[in-house]
Amino acid sequence: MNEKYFPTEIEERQQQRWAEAKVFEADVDESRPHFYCLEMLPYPSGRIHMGHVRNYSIGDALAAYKRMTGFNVLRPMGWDAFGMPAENAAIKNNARPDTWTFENIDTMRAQLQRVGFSYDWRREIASCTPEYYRWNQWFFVQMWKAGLLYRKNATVNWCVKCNTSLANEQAEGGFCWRHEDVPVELRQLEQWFIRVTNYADQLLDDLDTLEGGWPERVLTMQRNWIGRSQGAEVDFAIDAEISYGIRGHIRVFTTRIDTIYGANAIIIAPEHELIEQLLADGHASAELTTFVEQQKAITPQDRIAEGREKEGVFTGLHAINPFNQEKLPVWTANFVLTGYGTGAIMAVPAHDERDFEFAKKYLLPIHRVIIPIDFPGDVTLPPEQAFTDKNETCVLVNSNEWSVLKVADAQTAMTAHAEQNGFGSGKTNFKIRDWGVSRQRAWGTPLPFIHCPACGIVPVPEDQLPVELPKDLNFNTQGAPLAEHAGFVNVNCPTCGGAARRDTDTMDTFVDSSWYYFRYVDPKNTELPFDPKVAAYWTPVDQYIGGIEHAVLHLIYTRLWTKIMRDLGLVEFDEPVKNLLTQGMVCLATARCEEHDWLNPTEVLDGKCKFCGRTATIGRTEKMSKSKKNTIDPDEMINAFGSDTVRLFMLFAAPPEKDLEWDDSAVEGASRYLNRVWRIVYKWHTQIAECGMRNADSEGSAAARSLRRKTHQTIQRISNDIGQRMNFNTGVAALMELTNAIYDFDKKIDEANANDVFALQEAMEALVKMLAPFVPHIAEELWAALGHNEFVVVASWPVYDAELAKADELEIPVQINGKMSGRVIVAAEIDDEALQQAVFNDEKIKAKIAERQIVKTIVVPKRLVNIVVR
RNA sequence: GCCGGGGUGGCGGAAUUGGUAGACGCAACGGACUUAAAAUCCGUUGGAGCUACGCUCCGUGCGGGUUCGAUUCCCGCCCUCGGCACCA
Repeated sequence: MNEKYFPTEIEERQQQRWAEAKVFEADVDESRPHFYCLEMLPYPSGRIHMGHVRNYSIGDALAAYKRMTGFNVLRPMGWDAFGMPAENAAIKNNARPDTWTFENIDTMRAQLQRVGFSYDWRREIASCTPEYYRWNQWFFVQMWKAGLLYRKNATVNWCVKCNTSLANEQAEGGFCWRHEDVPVELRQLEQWFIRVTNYADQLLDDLDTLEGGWPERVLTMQRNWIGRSQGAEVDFAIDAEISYGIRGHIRVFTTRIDTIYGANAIIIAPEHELIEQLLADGHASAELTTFVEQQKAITPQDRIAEGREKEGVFTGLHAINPFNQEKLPVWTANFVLTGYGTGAIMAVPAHDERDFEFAKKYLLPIHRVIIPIDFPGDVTLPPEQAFTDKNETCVLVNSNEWSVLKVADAQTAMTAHAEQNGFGSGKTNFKIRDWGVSRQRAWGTPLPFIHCPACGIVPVPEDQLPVELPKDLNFNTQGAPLAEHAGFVNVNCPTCGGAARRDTDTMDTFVDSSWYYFRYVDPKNTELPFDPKVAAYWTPVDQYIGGIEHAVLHLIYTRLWTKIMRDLGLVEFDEPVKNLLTQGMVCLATARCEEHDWLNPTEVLDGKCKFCGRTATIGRTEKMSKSKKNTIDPDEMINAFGSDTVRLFMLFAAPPEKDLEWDDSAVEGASRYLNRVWRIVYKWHTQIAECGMRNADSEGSAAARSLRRKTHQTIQRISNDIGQRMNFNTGVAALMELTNAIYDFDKKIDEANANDVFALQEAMEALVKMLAPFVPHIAEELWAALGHNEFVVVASWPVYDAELAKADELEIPVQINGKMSGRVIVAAEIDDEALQQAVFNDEKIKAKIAERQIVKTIVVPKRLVNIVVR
């Protein structure tokens, strides 16, 4: 053992030893409990960043702890390797996206290996290889056969920068998910869609089964995104006599059928087909024509922008309320959207805020039909504001035979009534839409379909998969490179043999990441995406760790994919991830200069910009990002301090789910701590290694007993901190305390007393083992120095002895009227009565109570005594 | 507006079931060692006060409440972060 700690040297050596001994390789083993520890796979952008290091350090700590406590741990890594940046790089450098991607993968793999993460690299996958994307295609063929995949001409989100269509999830808030400053355009396009709506109910309901295992906010975000609303569709017949002879009906969607007697108008979206008809037939007023034109000119995100004034126009039509035959005017308005429900609503101003606002503006009547049961006022008068309560205490009024019913009961009864009379039915609407998976890009999985003039859409036969991407694509084109590649496009129909066209869309890259972790369990399978039997052993994932940014993207797609795989018979469960940890971001303060914009910390000298000497303003702490120049390069840190120090800092500085602010001094502190551990082990390692494994034959000195107590208390604490709570920061703190206790003991140890030396050995060995999940390299080195041949990273976790952890004396706080008033020291095994006695015998307490009258005494066994006095 | 997280020293954070608030670390200050520096080691460090080597009072965003006892539970606010939002 070297006297000094040289991190880089030992890290390299230990990584090599682990690789040679294949210690992190795991295979199916029915004799042991298994644990699947997964982190979100990176996009091979070029270099790993601190966020990756944090993410994988958390996973590494948990995986190591599980290994040491007897689990067969699956811990794979791979590459989400399709996507835009590779294509952009190809255009820019006139190179091939695969070259760029694989070079990046090589760089980043080497970086990860240098951090020493405990991956089973045999299982590595890259989604851009035909061996992988072949199964994307296989899934699409299965989904096509099952009717879960379809083509339709639809209005889709289009990003001009990506030059492709996007899914709704990728266009949240009207902006591209990759280009936050690029508003999406809407285009009409023939597209492939996955029938998410078939699974909407399950996607929502199964979230309940994830309570406890998933963060509440992720569940909330998904519930919001799926957005189920239960209600009814009701048909309002058009009164042809006063509606230019137009016949038919307007179907509205409502969640408040109980308020239908309060309806005073029907409002339809400006895009509604009736409007089209009025315009076509020349029945539209000038006012209506202008309004509709105006609305269509406004982009959807503007039309629904916050605080936008409600505007509408009467259409000239009338419809009949099927419940009371009342004739209602039909309006069109900007706040009724064509994409939700039926694109038509019944306006009930008395009980809906938007309708109320609209009715006030256009002087429509307002009829109260719901009241709280103890309503004191005149029910014939309209409310001053919309009354939207619908709880148990609300009842119907002014609603003929339905009056007096509670809201919920009325909804059931009135929906049934509508159904029986054929003018309505119960209906559930979702905000979530079918997943538009077509992309007009070339660095993605080709869709395995052929368009035949005679046979229609024909899937590529499974034995002809994969449909490989051509290697000689021209990326310097305005169009889609695949569509311009004649050799790719022109094929013969697999069914009739006639000339046909290959589909030229590629799949959304979120398809790749929807099932990648199932491929890890059986990455070389050539018959199926994975062997269901092997998957049954490893999956579902026990712990998934990644960033919050995927709360409604990847995490909803992968839940969907699991349900589809279940229905295909590949897996037998509903949810793929039992526990989810969303780790916080790695942040750093930003700095700016008027002249040079963002500055990195080394460009700020004494508060001034290095380049121009202007005052540099230190901005707020923000997520590390290249554009803000507030990044720290992991490689540089590892060169300076070693991987162990970087990991220790990240695990210690904050709990995993919180944001972590990079702090150079705290990194040095972590390094200092490891040196401190090294020094004390160095001091004793020869003596401990030489005496081998022993057991204490009798009690050692009081100091030795105290150290053993601390050792076992620490084992208990840290097992809970890592295993149950995943609070690595407090786990590290506990190890620091134990280290401090070892230093204290070092001053008092009686070297001649074998029991004292044993206490030290026990403490040091436990410490080194418990350090292994956080700082595996130094732990491995110290473990060897202490005389062990096996690897510490797979050694058995130390066993906690409750007897030894027990204190033999307790310091019991004493309160008088709940205020801290002193402490008494008593034997650990004391009963309540003796404890109380000891408190009353204490001179200080006696003096404080003095003449006062004791009302009662509360004794919390072995914890606290509180004396209530008057 | 609705939903969900937070608010504790100079800083990061701890307090696991209502029971000693501030573990552990960073920074700072004082001291030891050293020719010196680095490294290391020891000590102090929430605030105020005092008859000062011990003790008193205050203190977990604010105001109330429950309790022998509240950072923890309840009610009402404030601030903050994140998500959703003319969704019928």
